Amino acid sequence: MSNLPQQEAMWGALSRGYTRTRGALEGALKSANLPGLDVFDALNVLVESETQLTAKALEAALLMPQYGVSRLLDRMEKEGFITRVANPGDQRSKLLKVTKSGAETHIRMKRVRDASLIEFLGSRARPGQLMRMTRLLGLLDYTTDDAN
Amino acid sequence: MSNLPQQEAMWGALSRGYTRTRGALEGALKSANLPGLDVFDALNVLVESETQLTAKALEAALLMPQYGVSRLLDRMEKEGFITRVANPGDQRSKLLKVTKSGAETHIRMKRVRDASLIEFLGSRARPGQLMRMTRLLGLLDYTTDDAN
DNA sequence: TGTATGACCATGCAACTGCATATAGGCTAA
DNA sequence: TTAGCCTATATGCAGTTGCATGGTCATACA
Repeated sequence: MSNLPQQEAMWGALSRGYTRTRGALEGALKSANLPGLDVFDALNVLVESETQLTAKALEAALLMPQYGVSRLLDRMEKEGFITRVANPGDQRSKLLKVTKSGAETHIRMKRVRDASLIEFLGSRARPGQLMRMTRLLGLLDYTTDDAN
Repeated sequence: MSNLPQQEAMWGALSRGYTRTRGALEGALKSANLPGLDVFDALNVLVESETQLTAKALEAALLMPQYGVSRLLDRMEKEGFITRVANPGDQRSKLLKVTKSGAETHIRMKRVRDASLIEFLGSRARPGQLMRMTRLLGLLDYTTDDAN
């Protein structure tokens, strides 16, 4: 007994739910002439972190491939949102520093994204449902430890 | 009272859950030297449909932008998976026909994807949890009818 | 301490995506 | 019928992504 039908249905719902939600947020940012969600997520992680992070740390936090992070940071640096400064503890990596402009952009993006989230999710799910979804989706986020 | 914290948590969990699951499926297909999930999804819709579909219909089914579908079909046609034949009822569009090779590829892809789905989801969620997730995620899939 | 091995990051190239726009057929009303 | 408008699809261009690989520093250990 394999549950495949239920698994297929779940994957379909997950995919559609993700696409719809992401579309709403991206659309809101675009309409406001702001950078995309990837930039927001990176800024958000960097701003919220206590310590100075490296690209490697972002990789884990954003669930993004190494080259993806590298180039996202390239763009963000070019836009003046971050700088990469020497890492005293390890010369292979750089520490990521959010600039003043980056911090300001983060604030503006957060306002737009939050409003969009509230509108989209608020009109579709009640608080209890959100909590249950969060808990259930958390099940998917554990890697059955594949040495990698 | 805005529930923003719960909404943010939910969006984070959704995003991570989607990325992880998608990664598992894409990885499995790639390892098997098969086309990507986008090709599979398109083939799956076409094969499963009773009637001959147009690109426009795929657009809705796959939640993909118009130009995305157009180019996905270009690639699939070039690979010999589909053909676009004249639509008697409307000369603006073509009807999409899955070739023999396309149907065979679909079968092989389905085997790999299904195995991957069973392994990934089976080890993370029990049937009841899958059902609850599916139902809850369905809440996100309704467009509050924005004329579009 | 020299060398093998691995970790962290950058990048050339080909493929793919988003955006804006173009093309062509269909539909409606005067 | 025909002008005006809508629908279905394609595409040029710039920007982004994936893959494979290369460069640099860190670390273990013989």
